[in-house]
Amino acid sequence: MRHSKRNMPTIIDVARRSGVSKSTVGRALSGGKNINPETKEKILKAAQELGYERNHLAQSLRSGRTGMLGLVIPDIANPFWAEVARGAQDKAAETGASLLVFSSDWNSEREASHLRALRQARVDGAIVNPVENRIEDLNHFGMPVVLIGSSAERYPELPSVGSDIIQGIGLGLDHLNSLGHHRPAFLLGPFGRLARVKFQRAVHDYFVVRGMDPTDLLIEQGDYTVKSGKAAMERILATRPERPLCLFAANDLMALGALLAVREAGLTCPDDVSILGFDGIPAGVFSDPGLSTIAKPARGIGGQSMTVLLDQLSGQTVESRLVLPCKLVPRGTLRDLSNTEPTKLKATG
Amino acid sequence: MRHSKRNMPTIIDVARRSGVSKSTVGRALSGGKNINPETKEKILKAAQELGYERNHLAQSLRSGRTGMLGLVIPDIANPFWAEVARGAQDKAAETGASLLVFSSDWNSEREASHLRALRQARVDGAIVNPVENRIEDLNHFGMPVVLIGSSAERYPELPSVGSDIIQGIGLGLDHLNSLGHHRPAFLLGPFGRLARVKFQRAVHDYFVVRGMDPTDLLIEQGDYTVKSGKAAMERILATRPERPLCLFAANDLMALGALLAVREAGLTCPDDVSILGFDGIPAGVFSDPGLSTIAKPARGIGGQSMTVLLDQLSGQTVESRLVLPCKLVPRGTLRDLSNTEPTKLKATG
DNA sequence: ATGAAAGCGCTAACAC
DNA sequence: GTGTTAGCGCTTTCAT
Repeated sequence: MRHSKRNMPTIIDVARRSGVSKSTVGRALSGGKNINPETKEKILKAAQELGYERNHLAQSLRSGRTGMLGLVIPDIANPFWAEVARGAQDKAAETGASLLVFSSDWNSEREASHLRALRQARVDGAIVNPVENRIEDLNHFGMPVVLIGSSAERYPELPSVGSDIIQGIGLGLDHLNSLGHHRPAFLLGPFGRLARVKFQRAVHDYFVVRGMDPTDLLIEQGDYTVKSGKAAMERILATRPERPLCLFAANDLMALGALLAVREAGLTCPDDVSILGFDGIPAGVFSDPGLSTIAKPARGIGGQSMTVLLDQLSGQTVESRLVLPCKLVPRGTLRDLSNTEPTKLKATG
Repeated sequence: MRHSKRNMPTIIDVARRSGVSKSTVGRALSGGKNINPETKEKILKAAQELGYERNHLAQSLRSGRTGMLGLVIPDIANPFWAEVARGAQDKAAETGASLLVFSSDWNSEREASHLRALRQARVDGAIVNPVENRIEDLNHFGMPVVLIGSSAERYPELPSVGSDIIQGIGLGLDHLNSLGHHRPAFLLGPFGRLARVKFQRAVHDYFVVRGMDPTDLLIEQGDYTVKSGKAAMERILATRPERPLCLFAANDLMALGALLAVREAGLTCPDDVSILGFDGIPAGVFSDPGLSTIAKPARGIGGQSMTVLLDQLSGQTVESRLVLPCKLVPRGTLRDLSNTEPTKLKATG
């Protein structure tokens, strides 16, 4: 039975075919009570035969809930965000909800336009990673919302889910210390961005708390791309003659870029320079050596934020901020200096 | 002005505030003709002040078009498919349409459930990469659809967009030949899958057309994962003593896995074994050496399929099948044997 | 247990 | 140019 989309059967057709009224069909289809099992079966059969498919629009218009949720992230083609999206999507699917995904490209205009689209679609709620450098105050998104990512701090009254980058940085620094890298160089994101400020402050605090000198650390800047990471490492290599060297990058893409630069300079990782990344993207396995990194729980962030959103929608009071722990993923880019004289190279890896 | 989602202003509110009727407001908002510029401005102002936001549900219910489109792909967290999604999303955004993205995980039940959701949401159309091993005949999706990927062949009457893998394979084989790799080993996907059959046939035809012997080629099998690629290479290494060796993998993930195996076996790529991938995923840059591969136009597939879908929706007759060319991306995993004695190793890379 | 009627917010005819 | 009148397909009272 082929029907053009414009003439899909409605409950009225089902009602006619099963000889009952509209409302009875409605009852049968919503699986409610107050219905004779026989009538119900008859109706279901008729619906089946007609190829009836519930019109979600009408249902939503009447009931006020669409069963649609929104997700606004910077870039769906970015492996980290793709994982987040997947986590959110899976959780949404569990409850039968559909997810509208938008990429903002870190652009506040695009973000605003996507939020408007979500509002017009009357989604029940949304998860958004807010663009950092926006002008207007978007404290009211016009719908229930859960924030993800570091800029969630800007909206303290809204529920949010993120990774514990302070803990992650601690994990990284502890690990580096244990391997004998006490004063790594840092490769951070663009100046002024909240994520960078947080990273830098966490490092500073780590040093202070441990009675180490937090000043004069080597800090380079990138923009989270492979290219910028490579460029930064080239700069470091050109100005810092001491070997071995160690770099702690604020994301994996830059770390991988740095690794590329090391290779091109004719040096070896981890013998000459050690590199630690941050994110845990899958591509970290493929480099040679594999990238040691601090992994953020990407899929977990997506899943948990969806859980929080759904809880919020079902009227539960939700914890305002959820912070998920990062995990150390040691692979091959870190050299162990701990039982080696500074001047000698270790014999074995 | 904060309003709970349930009490958002409607055109009636706007009408009241601007002292006109419902329909006039409708006209003003739809930017149509037949409206006094002054009235229009007055209405727009009122809408603005009220924080009015058009209810897409009602609009869609009435007009029969939702402005929503669907995309069903195997896995949004897979870099290749994420690129496809991005391409489709960008193109959709250009026309103001929203995209519902679903991951089927190559599972026909999940696919069916997603298609049902799309039908119920009354999306105007969908782009789908159909799961291969399904039982039922889904020749009618219940909505305008554009197919992507190799299994599109099963539905010859439906429009489709894909990459020209035959041309891509030719590109790869030409390149390998030019480098002196005349009989590479092949690492293909699971037996029985259409993609594999096509690949194998393309290779066979390539050999036959050039008067080369297409029989007794070494063919290994994987399931498109890194792990399976690694295992396959381990098998090859264990059974085939001759070096140098060359492998042409049906996707990049398996190629990268094979590279891992080569490294673990204490061999060197490309000196001992050459590897050519297929897909063009970003992670190919990070391996050492960088993965030489045949790149599929992922984003282009997404964008073009969306274009075809939109054309179809606007009533244009569309070309039934669009095949986009692949591109050779030479990086470092292929050794040049062309001017080298088979028994000697080249001195320089 | 079932039916009738009244909308949800909008657009599309048709009047004026 | 503007207002009136019907619905789109469903859920929700409220009767019966």
